[in-house]
Amino acid sequence: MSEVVNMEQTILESATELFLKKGFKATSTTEIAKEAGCNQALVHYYFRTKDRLFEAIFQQKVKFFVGALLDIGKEELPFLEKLEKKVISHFEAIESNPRLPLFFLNELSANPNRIDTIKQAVGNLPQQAVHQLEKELNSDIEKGAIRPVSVRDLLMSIVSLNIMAFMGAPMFKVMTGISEEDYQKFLNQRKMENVRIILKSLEPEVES
Amino acid sequence: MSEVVNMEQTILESATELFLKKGFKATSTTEIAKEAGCNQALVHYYFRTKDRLFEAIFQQKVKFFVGALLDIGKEELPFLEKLEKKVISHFEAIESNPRLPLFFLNELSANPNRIDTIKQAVGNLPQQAVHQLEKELNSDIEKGAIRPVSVRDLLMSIVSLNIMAFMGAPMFKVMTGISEEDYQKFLNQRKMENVRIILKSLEPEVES
DNA sequence: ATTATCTATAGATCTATAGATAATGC
DNA sequence: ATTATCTATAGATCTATAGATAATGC
Repeated sequence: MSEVVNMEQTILESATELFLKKGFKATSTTEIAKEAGCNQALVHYYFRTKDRLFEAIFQQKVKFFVGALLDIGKEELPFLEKLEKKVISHFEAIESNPRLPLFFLNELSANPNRIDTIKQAVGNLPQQAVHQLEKELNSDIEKGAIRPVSVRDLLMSIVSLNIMAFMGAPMFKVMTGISEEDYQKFLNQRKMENVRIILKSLEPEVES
Repeated sequence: MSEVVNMEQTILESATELFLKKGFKATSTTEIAKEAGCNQALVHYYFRTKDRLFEAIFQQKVKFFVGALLDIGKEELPFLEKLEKKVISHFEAIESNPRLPLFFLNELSANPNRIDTIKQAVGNLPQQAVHQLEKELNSDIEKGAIRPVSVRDLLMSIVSLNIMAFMGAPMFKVMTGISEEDYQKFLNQRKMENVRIILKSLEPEVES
């Protein structure tokens, strides 16, 4: 009856959960072992050092996350429709991994040389994707369909709105006194609100 | 010649710097003492425990930050102009303390019961300010001057755009490959871009 | 035989405190 | 006398490894 478990895998999962919740420094290998249901030495048997274990997880999560963001629908759609889809899929990627953004920002801030890990993990995939987006954006700007805006500003806006909807929850709850239940309702409509904000921000300026 | 320094104050400042940079867990009292130029025991002489020291700093920073955000210009201005000023002053408050948002989010995530510390520090000041904003917002909505939007969405948008401009820097640099120098230029114009996005997001829907 | 798991422990922190000494205020 | 500062140290982690034992694969 009892599941035959792969302990190496179990340790990896426990570590992932704990690192995401408490960060690298605040998580001990003893704790990871306890969570996984094995001895602390076994964590080192499989992963040698706490740092290697962390790096493995960090890199995997970076790949996953960047992949999700750059997964551009290949469909041939008008730019604004494609953009709407992108905002939505970005939002949903974070929704299913709400701890990831804080995890990245935090570990990067605590240990800036992990940037190299990231760069190595993602290569120049992001730059390419940004470039592609830029082309389409500029094309629509020339047509006068949308106001002049840099691809950087546009990306920053999308990422900001989507990420903070999840990452900012604790702060936001304190500031507005909103309940957990109401916050869930808020999130349910926030995705389309973000789409609306982004699209409206691109409308050409009204003549004054 | 040599400055007569208040060691208690120096310790507090060193601790603030280190806690902001590395977080609670990753900062040791030994490190704080070294940075302050005194013995490790002295840190405990003045603040008893590491946790009390942290709490003192955390609470002070919360008060400062919330104060800066709620410092509503008392001037009697049209709503949209007031809003523009608010976005700008919020942006600048973060600009002069770019590490604070990540610090808050992070410590709240690592130790959720610090929410009580915050609640105690700020009282119901935020709720009041939100309520005031809501009244003015709804008034303009009724006039048809701006599209229907909840005060929660509006606040979330402002906070998201402003905070992420600073907090998201490392992530953003990796994704776009932008240099530190170019990122500074980007930030210089981002403040007004955020104002633009917020104001445009409030424009009434165009007839379709 | 090889691989997985455990026990035990060395060595490095780290926090907090006790108790000694130095500096300061009356 | 009181307050500020230091030295020394106890006790609690925590990481990593050595070496023993148990489980598995041929």
